[in-house]
Amino acid sequence: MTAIQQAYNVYEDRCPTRLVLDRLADKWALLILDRLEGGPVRFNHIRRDIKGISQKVLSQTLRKLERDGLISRSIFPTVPVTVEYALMPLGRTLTDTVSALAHWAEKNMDAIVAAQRAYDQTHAA
Amino acid sequence: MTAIQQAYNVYEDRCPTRLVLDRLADKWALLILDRLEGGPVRFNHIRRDIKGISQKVLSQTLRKLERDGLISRSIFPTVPVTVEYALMPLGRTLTDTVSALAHWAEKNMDAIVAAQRAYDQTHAA
DNA sequence: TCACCTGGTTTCCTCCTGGAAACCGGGCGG
DNA sequence: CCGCCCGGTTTCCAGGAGGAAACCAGGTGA
Repeated sequence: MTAIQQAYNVYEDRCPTRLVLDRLADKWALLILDRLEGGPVRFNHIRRDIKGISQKVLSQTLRKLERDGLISRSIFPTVPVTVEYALMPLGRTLTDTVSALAHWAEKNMDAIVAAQRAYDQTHAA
Repeated sequence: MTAIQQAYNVYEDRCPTRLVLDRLADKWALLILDRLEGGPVRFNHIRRDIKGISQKVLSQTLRKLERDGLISRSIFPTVPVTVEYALMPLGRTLTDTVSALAHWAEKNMDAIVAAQRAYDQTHAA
């Protein structure tokens, strides 16, 4: 029995923890959270940095994260208008784990690719 | 600049780390990895435990994880046949982080739900 | 007046995910 | 011979995610 099951059962359908986990299991959200770790960033800056994300998806994901209380959205009446996104305290408690996950991916990338190659060879048609 | 960017740039398109992150950003994969932490488990056992997962998706996800070298698949010629899935060493290095993520979700679930409610009220139509 | 900046929203359309349910094969048990 | 167990695969299908691109608003400068 894992630590999680002691209190709730994540494996249960409709468990609220699952909903949270669903939201976290989103590559764009993870990348954005990681990107915000260094301080507030503006919309188009994120968009330029995270290659391949569309305007729509960035906007949607940011709003989800804001709704969850993980990030804040601040509007400055500069010209042109500036909108800054920043980690909220709640979000900051999460980035350690997110970073760890990204870190793990970076560190074990080679092993995974090697495993995939080995698998593909032995399971070839 | 975050730790990740020092070596690779996860934000770059086609970065291999992104592919790994994509795979990890999958609620079913995370749940399965968490479920396997306690030791080897059989196919139908996982299926029964993780409520709501379909046979197809479970099968697909397990094969992906196996291909990535994260879990192993062992067949025992019992009657009826027994198939056990277990964490590989590589997968075990990951479960700490996955558990942390699941833990975080459990711990901060209430805060998130509260944030959502507050957001929905202030942004109501 | 027109163009252009930011920071979006909306529309359209396509592809992929994932659910439901049927089917399968080996190996017994009755 | 039929049925049932496990551990899948296959088929069909509906819904949603997400990309591309157009549109929009407020404000400024030429």
